[in-house]
Amino acid sequence: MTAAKSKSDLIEINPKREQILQGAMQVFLEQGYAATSMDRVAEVAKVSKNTIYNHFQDKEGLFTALIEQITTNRFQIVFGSVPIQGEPAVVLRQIAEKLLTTILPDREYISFLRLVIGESERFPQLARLFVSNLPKKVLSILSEYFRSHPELNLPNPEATARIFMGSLMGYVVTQEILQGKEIFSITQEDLIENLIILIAERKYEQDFGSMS
Amino acid sequence: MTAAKSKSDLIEINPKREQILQGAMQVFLEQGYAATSMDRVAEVAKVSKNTIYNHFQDKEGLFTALIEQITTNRFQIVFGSVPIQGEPAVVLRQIAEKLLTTILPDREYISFLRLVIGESERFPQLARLFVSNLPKKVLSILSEYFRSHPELNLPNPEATARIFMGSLMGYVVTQEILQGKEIFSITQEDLIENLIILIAERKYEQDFGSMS
DNA sequence: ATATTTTTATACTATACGGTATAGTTGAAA
DNA sequence: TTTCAACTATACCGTATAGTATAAAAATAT
Repeated sequence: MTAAKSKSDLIEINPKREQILQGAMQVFLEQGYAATSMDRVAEVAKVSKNTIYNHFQDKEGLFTALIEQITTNRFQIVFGSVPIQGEPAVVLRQIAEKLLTTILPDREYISFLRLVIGESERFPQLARLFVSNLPKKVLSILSEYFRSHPELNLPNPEATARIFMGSLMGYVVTQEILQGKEIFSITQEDLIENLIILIAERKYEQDFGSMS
Repeated sequence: MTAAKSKSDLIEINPKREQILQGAMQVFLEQGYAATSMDRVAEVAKVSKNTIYNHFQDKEGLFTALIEQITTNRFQIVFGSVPIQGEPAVVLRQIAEKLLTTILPDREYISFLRLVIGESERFPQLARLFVSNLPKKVLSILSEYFRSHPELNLPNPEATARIFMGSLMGYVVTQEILQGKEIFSITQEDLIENLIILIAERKYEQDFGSMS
């Protein structure tokens, strides 16, 4: 860990480390933090336990590194490319569909969300990292878009973005995490359709007197 | 009911059992399921460990009974009385405010939500019980109300109710559970205000052609 | 080939866990 | 006063845990 090796010093990916993280992902996402044993991680990662402690300080360090990796990596996948111009109805649909069709069928990501929420008391910094990497960025994109489209007559672009974002998140939580699929019947398409109607297809009477 | 005792036969509350549940609540809500030890519960409940196993079959049984109790009890508190008639803007505001001002400041309930979500893989029936007791009921009330107010011109009352409910739930999750209070600045009032604007203060052009 | 680092297998320590057993204590009903 | 059910305190069992130690083996570099 001294003189620079031939490969890039910082971005060098350590394959053993990745192997461990891959195993850790399977176990942590399935069992949660407390119920996961390091022996089990070693077994799934096909690595000796000592090797784990060679790459990570302790269980907390492994867990933290894992969640940080998923948080930042998966965000790229979800939001690598979303075109952000055009008709409001089209743009909003694209954003919502991109989010839902990426997240909803991905059992691994659903488990990740459950884990981040479930461990948000013990690991608040991981919760904040996630919030800054997904909801906050979506919110920024939406707010900016709403602000640049005054013809939508949205008195508060940020709050409207929050409603858009929040209803998508609420949908994911109740439908996939809280096992609400059999309880609620509404489809992804209906949700998006009506979000667009509410936000982008409002036809305001142009004059209104007071507004808080 | 058979031979009636002096007290109501069914609702008879066992004080020792309640004492155990009270202690279990403190520990489970703070530590999660796996990280909670029965010794700790006994200590906090000021009860011997044998007494716990005298009233509950095992750790799972205690946890299940606890979550079931909170789910059904707290729901009464949140929705004991919500008047459901009047101006849409007024009714929607009342429902949203009732929900948010009841849940947001209640650290115990926030922890309960975190726990139900976090353990929804291991205890899916508890997740479904919660969904049926809170989001589903709110959704039913809202859908019914929207359906009975055609002047709101909502093409899909159920989806609109879902948006309303979902954005409130998303707000609770990001703001309180995921520690987003310092990251997001939007207030509860702005959220409610704009929800009402989007839903209840739409002025539609009366004719529109197709609708999915 | 030799030296060095990394990984493995295995065993180990100290602690903690869920759950049970036992023997004694309380308290109220009969 | 006797009886009986509930409760307590304590110890115990078997198992599992996070993390360390050690020595051999495998991979890597010089």
